[in-house]
Amino acid sequence: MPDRTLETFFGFFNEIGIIEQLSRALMEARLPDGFLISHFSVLNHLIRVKDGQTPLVLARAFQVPKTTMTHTLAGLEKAGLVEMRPNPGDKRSKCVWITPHGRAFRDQAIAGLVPDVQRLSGRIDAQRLAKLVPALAEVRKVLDSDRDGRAG
Amino acid sequence: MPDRTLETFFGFFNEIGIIEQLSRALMEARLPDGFLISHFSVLNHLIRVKDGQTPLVLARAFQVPKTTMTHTLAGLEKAGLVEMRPNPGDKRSKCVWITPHGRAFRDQAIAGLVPDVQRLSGRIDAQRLAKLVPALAEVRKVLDSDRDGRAG
DNA sequence: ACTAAATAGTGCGATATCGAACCATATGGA
DNA sequence: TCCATATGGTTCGATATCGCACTATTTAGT
Repeated sequence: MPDRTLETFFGFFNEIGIIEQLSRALMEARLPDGFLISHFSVLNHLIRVKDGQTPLVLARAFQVPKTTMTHTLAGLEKAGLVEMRPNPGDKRSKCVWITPHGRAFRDQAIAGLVPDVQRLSGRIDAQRLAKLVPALAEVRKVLDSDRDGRAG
Repeated sequence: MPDRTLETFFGFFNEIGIIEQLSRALMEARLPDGFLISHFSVLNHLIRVKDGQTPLVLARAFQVPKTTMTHTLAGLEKAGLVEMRPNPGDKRSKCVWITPHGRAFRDQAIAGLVPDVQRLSGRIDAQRLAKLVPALAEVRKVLDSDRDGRAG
């Protein structure tokens, strides 16, 4: 391994970490009090992919421990944004359905971000950002499969 | 704002978020039990930049609330990795110094990551990664100054 | 010099994340 | 069928993050 490789990886992940932190703070500042990205992400996923999935499937999709997903879903359910129903095919399991209130919440959250994105798009060229995404997606895929390899 | 801009920003930050999560898990798996990236990052900063800085300066450098930094530093101090001394120029304040033990800890942490980086560098070209870093740094700077503008 | 406002750090409470242990149910092999 | 093992989900305990409020000190305005 060349000398600079370690530094390159460190520098890359460092930038990633900072951007993640700043973007999360930006988003969470727009969400109603007490709601976090974790909540929004689940709602968004239930709409963009599909709802009716089990908590475990969601936990895997977001790469979080199942206990974390239990907790996140409990918060969403308490707020009436999702509904938990028994899984007809497995009595141990449940299915997560988004409610109309949940859909509205997600749509409003996105609407609330529009001014931020507008402001930022004046200083960050969206085209340039778009060009980064495929490379980032590749890195993400490698990390993901690497994790599978390590974890079993 | 063109139609796709919102989706582009969302997609970008989504990839960032996933990579951050995966890389954090990867790193933390190599740190001794009970230590997190937050601990490592502070030690690394104290060495790479300089030590003797105040907790508040560190909190700003890492974009975390000062209470979070207090907590992180308390953990590091308890483990003997940093030392807190009074700030000679301000009786309200303190200076954070890394200890020899702290330096050793940081060096060992980096050494422990070498196998991971070696394995990953077989699947992620470091040169290509390096080319992404300047663009990411620009995004980071914009987000950072945007935050300053919003927060004062 | 005196006082009001700002600043550095901490204590506390609320919530998030996550691993270990646990219960209920499902699955696979004898 | 019966039992060992695996799986889905929750509970519990430990620690992290972070906002609010507080103390001590500093700074700025008069």
